Amino acid sequence: MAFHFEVLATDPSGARLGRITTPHGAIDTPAFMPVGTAATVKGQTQQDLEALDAQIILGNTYHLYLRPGHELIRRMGGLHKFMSWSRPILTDSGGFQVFSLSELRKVNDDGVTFRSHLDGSEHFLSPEKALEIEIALGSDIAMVLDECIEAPADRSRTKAAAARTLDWARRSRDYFAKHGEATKQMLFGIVQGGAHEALRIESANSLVDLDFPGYAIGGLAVGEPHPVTCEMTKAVTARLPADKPRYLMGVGKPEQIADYVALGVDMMDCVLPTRSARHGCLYTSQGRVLIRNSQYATDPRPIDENCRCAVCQRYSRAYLRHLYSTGEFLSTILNTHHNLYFYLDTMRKIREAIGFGKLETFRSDLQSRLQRAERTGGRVSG
RNA sequence: GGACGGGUGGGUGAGUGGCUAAAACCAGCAGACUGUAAAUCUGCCGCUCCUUGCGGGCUACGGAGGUUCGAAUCCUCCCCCGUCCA
Repeated sequence: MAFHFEVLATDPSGARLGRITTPHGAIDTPAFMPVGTAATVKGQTQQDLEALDAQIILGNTYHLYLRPGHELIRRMGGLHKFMSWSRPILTDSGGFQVFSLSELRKVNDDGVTFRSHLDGSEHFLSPEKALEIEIALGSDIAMVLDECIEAPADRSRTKAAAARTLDWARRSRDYFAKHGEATKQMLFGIVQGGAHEALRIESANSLVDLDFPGYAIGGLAVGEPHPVTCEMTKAVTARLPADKPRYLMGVGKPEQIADYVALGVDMMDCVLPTRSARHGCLYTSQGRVLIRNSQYATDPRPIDENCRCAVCQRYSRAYLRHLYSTGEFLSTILNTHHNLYFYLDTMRKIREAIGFGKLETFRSDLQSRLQRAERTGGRVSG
């Protein structure tokens, strides 16, 4: 069987140590998945990602459909071959663009009409169309199209979006059953329901009835407070089947990751390590380093003295600040490498902690260190 | 020696009588970023005081005077810079 998910260990906190097997290799969970929207994790080569030991990366249906086009990628042998990445890929459906391109789209029960952010041309994405694209791309994990809404949103709006998302999930499942290949791709359903617990529970229960091989929790970390994100996640994971992977979409900050893991989340992705890197924000075991700050101009130390990444083995804060200040390409490359290492390494440590049944200890250590750093000025000082 | 043109806040450079502590951009300083419309966005950026307010005081458009209720803007002289003519 091409796809397989097994839970190898559980932690008293509720965290799970697991492994997803795919035709392109295994993914150890809990996993952090670097975001590679346009068939590239910005600033990193595929060799870099392999060196970082990224086991899976994301691609985006909407972006790849617009450019270079999914048919072109199909002709080029699929997304893996096209981008020369032989490990697993998860494609997001365009559901998040329903949220982020709010001024450029219209949603109705059929699907979403977008005006391209590139040239203004109009495009229609339905659950079926999104899957047609994802099948052409050949990702290992495909996401259903969902309606991701803003926070806060009132109950009726949230209920409507969750209902539509559920309807789209059913259509997606049916389309995939007819046109997809379960030996090549896993299709994940997405729970919505905003910050309304009852709607979350209803959404989760109904989605489970559709029997997907994996479940995602969407529409969180879109502006609501972190404790709310956790409450909603907890309400949902409690109702998802234990033998299926759970993917919390779009999270999170370093200090939040272990919280989600403790709530039974197996997969997450986030643009923070890559985007923040480009913006000069570096994550460390001692808090954030805003590398453009003048205090680092003559700082000979690595970003993080406890970090074993290639950047920290070789370059000083002073040099990295210089690269950032002068707008050099290398700044993006090195900063991204470090941040991804930090996220992926944090996940490795989390997996290790779960294996020992010590996630709570790890989590409180990490959080107290990071929170102390934020209190003392939000960044590493010495 | 003469004829033009020009000297504005760290830089470039708008501004020809009040709406100008002075556009814009750059540099500088700080912050934000959560399924990527993001190598982006936001704030500060003369000094100073406080009850931090679309607050008060001071200083400021080469220099010194002058005209005016009011001057970066008009006048006089001087000093610099550029171009051209002797």
